[in-house]
This record gives sequence, structure tokens and C-alpha cells, in this order.
Amino acid sequence: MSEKATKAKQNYHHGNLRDSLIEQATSLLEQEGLTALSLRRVAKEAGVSQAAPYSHFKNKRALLTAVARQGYLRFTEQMRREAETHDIDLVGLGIGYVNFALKNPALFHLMFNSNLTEMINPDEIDEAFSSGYLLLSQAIEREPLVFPGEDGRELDAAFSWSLVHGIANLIMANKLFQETYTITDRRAFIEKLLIRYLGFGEDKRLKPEQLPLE
Amino acid sequence: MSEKATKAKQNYHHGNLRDSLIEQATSLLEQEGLTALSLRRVAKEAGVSQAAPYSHFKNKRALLTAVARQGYLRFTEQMRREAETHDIDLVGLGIGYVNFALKNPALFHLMFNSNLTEMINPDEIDEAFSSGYLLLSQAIEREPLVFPGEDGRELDAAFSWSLVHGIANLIMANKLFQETYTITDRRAFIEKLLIRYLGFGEDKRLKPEQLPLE
DNA sequence: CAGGAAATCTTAACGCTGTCAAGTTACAAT
DNA sequence: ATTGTAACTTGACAGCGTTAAGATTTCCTG
Repeated sequence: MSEKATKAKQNYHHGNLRDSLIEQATSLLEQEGLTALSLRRVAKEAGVSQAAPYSHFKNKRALLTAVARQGYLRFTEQMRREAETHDIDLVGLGIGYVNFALKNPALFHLMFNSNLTEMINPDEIDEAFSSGYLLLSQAIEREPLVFPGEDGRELDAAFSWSLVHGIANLIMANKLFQETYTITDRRAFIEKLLIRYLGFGEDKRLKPEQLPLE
Repeated sequence: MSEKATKAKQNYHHGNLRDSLIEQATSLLEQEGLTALSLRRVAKEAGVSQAAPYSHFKNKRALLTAVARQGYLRFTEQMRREAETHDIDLVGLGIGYVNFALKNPALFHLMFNSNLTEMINPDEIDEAFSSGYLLLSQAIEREPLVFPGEDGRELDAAFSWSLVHGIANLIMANKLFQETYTITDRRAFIEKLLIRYLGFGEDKRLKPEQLPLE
């Protein structure tokens, strides 16, 4: 037949269904939201029957957990790249963080805000998550301490992360800006916020970084 | 009959179904989570048939919006009381904020993190929400400016709110503390965080406030 | 006080969902 | 070639949100 390389589909055995399901689920998640993401639709999109996903995932939550896990890996990779190109720096990292949230709101929501709704299994993503947290710790190490004390680093880390995480979440909830703000205003506002309150040491310069904001 | 005052139920007409539905939904939300909250269960819990809610709410989202709306009102009322008893102050307000989130995690999540999943209609809660935002603005007015400039107040407000909101969300996501931390450690950590980074002026004293943390 | 309008609630049904059991197909190893 | 196992399909189940049609009660108007 020789259509193995070109299509690799319409066979009884899909060949790469597990990854394909994660991919379709991620795409469906970002394009139509978490509510519209049903296991049956993901299966249909992947070209298999309704129950096929159960060969690779225990249930819907297991699939969503895999999606979130891959989200953390992408997140970390993207942050690392940004941090490396503009030399590693806390403000740059914060901008990258908000950036990711605004570019992938539904995925970000699944990653961070779906513990409570039990849509994902937090234990299975700890390792993917903590590799991202390492970046924050490293950046914090390079900054001067805001307050002295033995728990200074830990407090600075919690502070920085909370601030950036709060900004991202409030923007996603559409609660941070006045309605009169243009997109340019919003970008400038976010940058000011991060530079002022996250720039621990001397006054920082604006990054050429652009925030998407739609 | 004279069972109007005692029961006021098992009549064909419930009498106060709308409020009763909101109440049952709120209770179900906190006790079993958003996933377990189905319209049919809420109706059953209120002692009416599956379709009865549609006499009072257009759909499930409208009911959840009413729940979130009432959550904002309770939230504001609680914050106002806390702020008044310990004289109005930004740090106290922040503690109250985190407090509320930890005591009512599912409700808090519905209020702030469910825009994206379209479980509530944001337009119908704006008014209930903004009365709470007023408290923040007032508290900010009484604090010294962190940085001078004409948008100083606005930036300070966005900063303060983002920080507190981020702390609340990260705690709810179980991402802020090391596992070795005891509950007492966690309380102290949160208070330190808020006092250090949110105490704009002189050094603040610890409030007698206690954070629940489970 | 009568009677009709309007509000409230019930029953029944629709398509969609997550999940499971049973059977079918393809592949891999002996 | 045979057999075992993994991958997939079909069919079914209960629960979901929502709607339509009809029943019951309250409320308003005369």
C-alpha cells in the first residue's frame, strides 16, 4: 500500500493515538474552551471511536492531566528560552509568565486553576511543574534580598510568584484594567507593574518584550 | 392546615424556590465541588422536580451567576466588617481576602476563575463586584505612595490586589508551601508576606487575625 | 366573589456526556 | 502457523442540560 508514511491513518490501529489525543485535546481546549472539550469529540477529531481513548487513558481526567503536564513542559521551555535570550532576570521571567497565560488562557487555567474542580490529578504533574519552579528560584538567587533574614529568599520567591500569578489571573478574569484602556496602555501598564514592584535592585530598563493581549 | 409557618413545603408552589435554589447550590458547591453541582441535584435537594429551576433561572449558568453574585456580596460584607473592627488597613484587608478564599475555595473559584469556562455571566455580577473593589481603593488612598507619579495610586492598587489574589490562588492550587510546613508555619508565612510586601509605610504590627488554612 | 390570566411546577422527551462490557482486529513473539 | 496481547469498535447505561406540553396554584380584574 505504501501509505504508511503519508497517512498512517484509517488503519484499525492508529499507531500514535496517545499523542494524537493529547494534541487534539489541547487544540480543542484553546479553541473552544474547557466546557466544549468532551472525550467523545476528542476521539472523533482523532478519527477513532468513542471508547478508543480508554486504551490509553484511564478516564477523562487522565487525559486532561497529560494535557496539563505537557503544558507545564511547554511553559518551562518557553520561559527558559525567553530568560536566556534576554539574559536571565526576574522581570523578564515575569513578563514571560504573563505572556504565556495570555497566549494560552485555557491551558493556563487547566494547569493552575483546576485542582479544585478535580479535572486533573495533581500528583502526576508535580515533576513537570517543579522544573519550571526551578527557573524562578534561580532568578531569585541573583536578585538582592528585599528584606534580610534567613527566610528572605523564600519570602521573595513567594512574593514574586504570587504577584505575577495574580496579575495573570486578574487579567484573565478581565478585572485588572479600566475599559478605556487600549491594548498599548495595557502592555505598558503590565510592564510598569513588573518593573516597579518586581525590580528589586536598581532601576530596570524596559525589555523589548511585547505582551500579546490579544 | 396551619403548616404554612412550620414547613411551607410539600405544596405545589414552593414559595421561595429561587432563594432556596441559590442556597442549595452554594452549599452543594462548597461541600462537593463544582463538578458535582448539577442542576438536577440542586432541584432534588430543594424538593422540586428537575425542570422547576427553569421558572426562576434561564439556565444553569444563570443560577451559578446568582451564586457568584451573592458570593461577592458576602465577600464584601465580610471584608468590610474585618476592616472596621481592626481599623481599616491594607494588610488587614489582604488577610481578610486570603481568609475568604481559604474558607470558601469553591465559591472563590467560581467568582474569580470561571469567566473562562463560561460558567457564569460576568456582566451580571459587575455591580456586586465593584462594591468590593471600592474597599480596596479606599484602603489604598490611606497608604503612602510606593512610587511617585500620576498613576501611582492605580499601580499601587493593581499591585496590592494582584499580590493578594496571587497568594490566594497559589495556596488554593497547593503550590505555595513546602510540604513540611505545619499549619502554624503557613499562617505565619502568609502574615509575613503581607506585612512585608504590602505594608507600604512604617513597619506594621501583626494583626490578631488568624488564617484558617483548613 | 367569579373567572380568566399569569406564574409556578410536573412529566416526558431529546441529544449529549463519561464510562464500561463484550467482541473484533491487528500485531508480535514463539 | 499459532497464540497471546494490545488496540480498537460496537452497544449499552445512567446522568446531564434543556425544552415542550400540560397541570396546578395564585393573583388580578370585573
